[in-house]
Amino acid sequence: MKIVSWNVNGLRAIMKKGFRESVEELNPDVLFLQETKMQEHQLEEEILLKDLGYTLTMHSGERKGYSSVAVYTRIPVDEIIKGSGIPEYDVEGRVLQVNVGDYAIFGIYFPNGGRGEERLAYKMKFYEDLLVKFDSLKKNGKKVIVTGDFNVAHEEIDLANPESNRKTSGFLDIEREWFTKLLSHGYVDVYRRENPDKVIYTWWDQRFRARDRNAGWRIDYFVVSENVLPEIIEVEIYNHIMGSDHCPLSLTLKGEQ
DNA sequence: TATCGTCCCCC
DNA sequence: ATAAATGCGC
DNA sequence: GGGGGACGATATCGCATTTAT
Repeated sequence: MKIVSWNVNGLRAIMKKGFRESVEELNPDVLFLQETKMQEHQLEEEILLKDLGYTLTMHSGERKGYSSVAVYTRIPVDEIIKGSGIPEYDVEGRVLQVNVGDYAIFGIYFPNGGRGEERLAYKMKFYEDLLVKFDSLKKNGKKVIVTGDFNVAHEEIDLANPESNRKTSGFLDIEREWFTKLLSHGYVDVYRRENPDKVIYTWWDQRFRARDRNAGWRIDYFVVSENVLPEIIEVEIYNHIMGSDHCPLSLTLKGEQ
């Protein structure tokens, strides 16, 4: 089973920038998208990728053109849950959960904390509440996989300019400390585990042509509970795939499902 | 992200 | 119908 | 008076929406 996560920064926009071909290259069984910036009623046939064998499930925010997540599946799944169950978060369309066998697989667009104290508080509360949710599933014996746009670079190695971003949301101590806490609860940042010293990013600020100079951040992850580790075949970051200000990343597991 | 201006220290 | 202005991203 | 570092504000691009022309 190959799982891919990608913040597409507007699904309708990336549709005109080779999205279909990128999906064919990535060849995912489960494809989580963040920041689709669209609602169900705006769907068109070409977005569905029906002929590639996919079923599309969306969870949109109330506000048009804002946030929103989606998942394409082409394997049988037991259940797809839209939202976290916490209305305060679900009105913004940030969480999808796919249950397959023992797996609980989350595709999440964690909030951005850069527009004022209120949004930072919302982000931190979101972090804490979702960790509680992951823990309760793990406690019940589930294999928990969390992927998506975490909106935090964990360590200095995870962004090009750590010094000048110490006071920028995305590299604040409190945000980084939450990620450390997540790992301390028995979860693993799979890419960093396999590539301890690799300098690689998943997001580049489009305002300053940052991708040209590779002045980026690693803010998209696969974080899994420790009982998933024996099932992992490989984890990849597709730096060359264009169309969004983020690039996609994948996790391949043993077995058909 | 990169470039200003402001502030302040120290010569 | 097209253009300008707004909100958001981190 | 002026060099120079630390620090904060800000203009930048692109997507999608709403409002004006």
